[in-house]
Amino acid sequence: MNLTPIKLYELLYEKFGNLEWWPIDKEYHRKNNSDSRFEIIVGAVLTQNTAWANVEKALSNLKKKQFLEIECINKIDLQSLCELIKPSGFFNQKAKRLKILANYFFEHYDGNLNVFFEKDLHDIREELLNIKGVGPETADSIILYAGNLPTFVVDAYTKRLCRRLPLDTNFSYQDIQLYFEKNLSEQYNGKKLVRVYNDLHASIVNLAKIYCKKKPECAKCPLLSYCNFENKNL
DNA sequence: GTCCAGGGCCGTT
DNA sequence: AACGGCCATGGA
Repeated sequence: MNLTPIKLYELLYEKFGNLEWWPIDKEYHRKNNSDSRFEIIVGAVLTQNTAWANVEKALSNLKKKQFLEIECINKIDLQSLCELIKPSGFFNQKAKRLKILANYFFEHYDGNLNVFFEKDLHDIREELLNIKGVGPETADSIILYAGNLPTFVVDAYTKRLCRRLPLDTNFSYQDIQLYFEKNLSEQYNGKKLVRVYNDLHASIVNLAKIYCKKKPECAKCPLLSYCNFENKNL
């Protein structure tokens, strides 16, 4: 029994519902203000290969000192920033990456992210990928969660599911992203499509954390009847 | 003590 | 193009 991204979305939606995922105050972000967008960007960098619980500590440190703004990150010295984001790990490189980002938006957009996200989606992605420290997943997370624009985020969990579930895709970032976007955009569009990308990515993370772990717990998995992981013995 | 988490860069092949 | 080493903390 084969699966498609549309079917996967429907199954996981049934299980997890509306997640509206990014862990930030929803009302705050719904206003699409530049500060809430930047908070998401900072989180996207800090969570690179890092558990979210550790990221929260770092974000909380920044927030306490009211340093969670473009201008502040741009001005703060590297050592102090390292100290504040220490709990998120890889703090030396992440501090540099945050300063590069803050400086970029400060110089090119006068610190106003609303202007940045009004550009063409492909231009936005190109620009982000040209910033050192921003790879494909970080760029797409920023576009989807900070920009509320339709881009499907592929992460380690998504790749794992694509290996285990009968989905018709290769395992490279590009292939998976194109496959999901092509299929899902046949069914949904506009703001609904953004919601679907958001919820599906969130649902995949949920599923992978609870059931489809490295050492999977298939017995209670909601996708068990669709999965051929055990037969494939991957 | 060991494993691993919502990656990306850089150098080598 | 693809792969391996590296970066670092905190919770399970």
